[in-house]
Amino acid sequence: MRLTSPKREARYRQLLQAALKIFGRDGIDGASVADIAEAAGVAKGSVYLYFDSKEALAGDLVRHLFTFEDDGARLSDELEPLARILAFCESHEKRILSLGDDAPVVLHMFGHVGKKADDQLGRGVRQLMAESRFAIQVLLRRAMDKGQVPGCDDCGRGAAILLATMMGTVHQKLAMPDLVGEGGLGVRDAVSNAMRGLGALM
Amino acid sequence: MRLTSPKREARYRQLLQAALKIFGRDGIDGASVADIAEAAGVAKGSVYLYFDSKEALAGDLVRHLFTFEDDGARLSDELEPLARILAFCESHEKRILSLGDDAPVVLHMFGHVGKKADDQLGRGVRQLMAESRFAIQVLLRRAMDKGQVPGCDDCGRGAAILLATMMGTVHQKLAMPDLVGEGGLGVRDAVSNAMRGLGALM
DNA sequence: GGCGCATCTGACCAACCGGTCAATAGAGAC
DNA sequence: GTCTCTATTGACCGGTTGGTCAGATGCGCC
Repeated sequence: MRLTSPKREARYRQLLQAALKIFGRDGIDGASVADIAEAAGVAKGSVYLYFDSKEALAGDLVRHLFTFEDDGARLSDELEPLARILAFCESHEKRILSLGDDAPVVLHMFGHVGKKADDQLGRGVRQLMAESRFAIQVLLRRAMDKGQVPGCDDCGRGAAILLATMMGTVHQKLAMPDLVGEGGLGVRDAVSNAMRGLGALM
Repeated sequence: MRLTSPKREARYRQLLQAALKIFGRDGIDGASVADIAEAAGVAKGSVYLYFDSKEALAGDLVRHLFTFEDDGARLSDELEPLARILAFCESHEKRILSLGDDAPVVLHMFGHVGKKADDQLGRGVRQLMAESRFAIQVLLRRAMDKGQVPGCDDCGRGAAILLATMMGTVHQKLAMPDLVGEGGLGVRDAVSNAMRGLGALM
């Protein structure tokens, strides 16, 4: 059938969006498949035509949320390495915050990282974090080779610091938006601050 | 009855410890009261003699885990303000990591911080974070008055950065212990790095 | 022993869960 | 219209949950 593929994809995205809302509201364990189906406007049984299980749905969602599909620019050579790290962090922040009221789902997902080691969702999140750290590490090394980070001789550790700063800041904005002032604490501020600490000449 | 009070307290702590283990393993929504009771060596019904509900149990646990009862030294004047901030962060890290295999419960709890606004557990976590930020802010201001942080003119923002760094680093250590090298990325390293960024003369 | 009382128990309950599947609806071909 | 095949449904299932409560248990006291 010709209509099948586009139709299926539309339903698939429809379900992902509904899952985003319900997972964000109730958590992943707390959410019920029935609620997700209702939010998507389909019957509960239909969910299982697109996903093997609730956990698989969550896994697909995390991949969908954190795939940096539009970040080609990040890897281009238009920007200096350090500026690219900042752009990467800002892009991450923007994508998360653009979820608006559904953003807390991210907290639930990261909260899952730590459960049973063979947990599908946890493995997915952990892999994404590892990839992010590696991307930052590569950029940091290039910056180091250019002499832009004189105080930093361990790019792995530096990348870990920057990633932790980025994650912590986004987490803070999601969980406690009223903790910081009006404009709020931007990820760019926090990460570039950490870069200054690394010895960057910015 | 004279025995009541100490006995009750012992049971109470016994249940908190069991909850820590089970919540850490299964998450808060995922954990069952029966499992917690079994881990504590009591019948399920007994849990409700000490806590109104599972959520209340989680709330008490979060208060128990994050109450800085032994941090009196932090507020003494034996250390310089900036050193005290570092001591505070290290104390937090130590307390969390000392939970060992049960530590992931912390992630689950932070993951809860986005649920319904009137969620008891979420409010508790948020309040604790706000208190921590305030404590750091006060110390930062003192350091600023002493001229130790010349580049920092907004203590609230500075405290938010330091807190986010601390939280992000602890989170990273809990969720992805293999992401950083052998010794790992310490909270002291990350926070003092952020302080250097703030302009501290350390 | 026996009384009084706080503590504890575990069978029980209604509600809900993730997941299944026989039945139904609907779209395109002719 | 009608035949075919796929997409969709929602009643249904076994299992589990948080929470209750009537009764058992144990301890201090007389």
